[in-house]
Amino acid sequence: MATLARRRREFDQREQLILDTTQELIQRDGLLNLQMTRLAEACDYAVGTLYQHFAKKEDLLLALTTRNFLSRMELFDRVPAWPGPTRERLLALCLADVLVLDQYPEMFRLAQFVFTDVVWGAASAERRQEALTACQPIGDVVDDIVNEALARGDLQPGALSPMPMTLGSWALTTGMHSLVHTEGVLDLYGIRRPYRLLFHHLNHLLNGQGWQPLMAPVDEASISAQLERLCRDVFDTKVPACLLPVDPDTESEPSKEAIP
Amino acid sequence: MATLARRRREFDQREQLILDTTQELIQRDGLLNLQMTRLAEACDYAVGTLYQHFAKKEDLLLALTTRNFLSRMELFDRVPAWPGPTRERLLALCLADVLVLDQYPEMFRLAQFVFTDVVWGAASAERRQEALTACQPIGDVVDDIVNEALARGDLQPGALSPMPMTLGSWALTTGMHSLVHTEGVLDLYGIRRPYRLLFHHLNHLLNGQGWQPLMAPVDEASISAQLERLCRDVFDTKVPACLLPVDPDTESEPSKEAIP
DNA sequence: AGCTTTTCATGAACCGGATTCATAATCCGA
DNA sequence: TCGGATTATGAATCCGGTTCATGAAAAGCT
Repeated sequence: MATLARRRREFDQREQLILDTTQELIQRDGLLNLQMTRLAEACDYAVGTLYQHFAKKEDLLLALTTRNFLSRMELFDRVPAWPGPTRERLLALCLADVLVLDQYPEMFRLAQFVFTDVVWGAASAERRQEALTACQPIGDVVDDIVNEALARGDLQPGALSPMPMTLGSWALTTGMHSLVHTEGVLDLYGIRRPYRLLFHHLNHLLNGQGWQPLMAPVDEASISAQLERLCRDVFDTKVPACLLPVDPDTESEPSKEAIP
Repeated sequence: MATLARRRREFDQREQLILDTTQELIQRDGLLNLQMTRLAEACDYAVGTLYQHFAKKEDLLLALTTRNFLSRMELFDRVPAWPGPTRERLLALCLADVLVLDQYPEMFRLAQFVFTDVVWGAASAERRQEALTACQPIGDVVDDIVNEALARGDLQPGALSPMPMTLGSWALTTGMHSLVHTEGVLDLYGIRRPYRLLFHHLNHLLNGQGWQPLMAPVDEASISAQLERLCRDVFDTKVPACLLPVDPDTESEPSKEAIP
C-alpha cells in the first residue's frame, strides 16, 4: 500500500506544478493568452495529462483561485493571533486583502473572472465545493472578532449578528478592489490612491457602527498612524505605496520618504 | 445626401436590433450560450452582417453593457430632479442601482464579465472609450449632490473632494452587487437580504461621515421608512422584495404583506 | 524472472464556435 | 436600363479546448 501513497503524492505534486506553471504563465502573458497546449508545453507534459487533473480549463482556473485564496489565509491567520483592539483586528483583515492583491493584481483579476457565472457555471461541482470550503475559515475569524467585540463592549449588541455586521466592511473592500481593477474608471474621476481612501471610508463606517474606540477625527494623520501600526504589528511589513497619502509633489514617482 | 442619412439611420436601427436580440438571448439562454451564429439567426441576418457592426464578440458585449448603462442613467436622472435632502439623494443613486440590477440580474453579470480584463482587454479602443464616456454624467450628478450638501451645511468641508467622498458609498454598493452575484458565498454565511443590509451599512457610513441629517438609530423601522419614502417619492415604485426586512415566518415564500 | 493485467501518459485527431472573405445581391447615379 | 460601388451572405477557415486510440510503464501473479 506504500506504493499507492507514493503514487498519490507524486500526483499531487504534479498538480501543484501545473498550478505553479499556470500562475507563471498568467503573470507573464495574461489570462487572455493562457492556452492549454502552451501550458502543457511549459509543464513538459502532454495535454492529456493536464486533463487527468482538471476536467476543464475552468476547473484549472477555479483550482488556482482556491489555492491563491488559501495562501491568502496565511495572512488572515495572523490576525486572530494579534492581541490588538477588535476594531483594528477587523481592519487588519481588510488590510491583508489589500496587501496581497496590491502585490499580485492578477490574483484579483483571476478571481473576478472565475466568479463570473460564465466560468463558475462551467466549472465542475467538486471544484466549486472546494472553493466554497476554502472560504469557510475566514467566516470563523470574523465571528470571533465580533463576538469578542461584543464581550468587551467595543460594540453594542445591536440587531445584527456577526456576519451581517461585518458585511459592510467586506462589501466596501470588495467593491474597492472591483473599482480599482475596472480599467479607466477611477482615472476618469481623478482618484489617485483608492486603497487609502478605502481606509478612510472603513473608519467612517466603523465609526457609524459605533465600533469602539472611535477614530475621531478621521484625517490623514490618523489614517497614516493606523496603517503604520497595523502593517508593522500585525504583518511585519512596511506600508505599501498604494496606502501612502497622496503627495502633491511627486506625481508619477513613488515617494521615497516614509511617513514621519 | 438624403440617401446617405437614411442609410445611416437604417444602419443604426439595425445595430439596435442586434443589441435587443443579444439582450433577449442572454436573458433566455445565459451569457454562456450566446453564439454569434445563433444570434445571427435570431436577428435574421447573416453572421457577416453582425461583423459589420461589431468587429469582435467582445465589442458586441461591451456595446450592450454601455447601452444598458445609459438606460440606467434614466433612473439616475430622476435624482437631481428630486428636491429631497442631499443625503437621501445620494442614497437614491444607490437605490437606483439596486432597483435595476435586482430586476435584471443578467445586466450585472454581463457588466461584471465585460469589465474583466479578459474581455475589456480584447475589446476595441473605440468601444472602450464609448463605455467610459457613458460613465461620465453620473460623476456630474454626484458632484452636484456633494456640492449642494456642502453649501447647505449637510456636510462639513473636510479633506475630501466630492468624488473621493462618495467613493465609499459607491464601493459599498458595487461590492454588495459582487457578493450577491458570487454564487453560494452569501448563503454560506446565512445572509438573507443582502441589499437590505446594504442600506443599513450605507446609513452607518453616511452617519460616520457626518452627513446630515443623521439617521439615529439605524434600525429596521427607520430603514423601512427610508426605503418606502425613496421608492415612492423618487422612483414612483413599490419597495421590491429584496429590500423588505427578513420575515422570520416566511422562509422561502416571498412575504405578501407590505410594511406597515 | 517471465507473463498478464491494470494504470497511465501521450499527442494527433476531433469538434465547436468565432472570424474571414470570395461571391452574389442590391443600390444608386447617369 | 446599365455599370460601377457598396453591402450582405454564408461556406470555408482558423483557432484552441477536449477526446481517445495507442502504446509504454508499473503492478500483480506464478
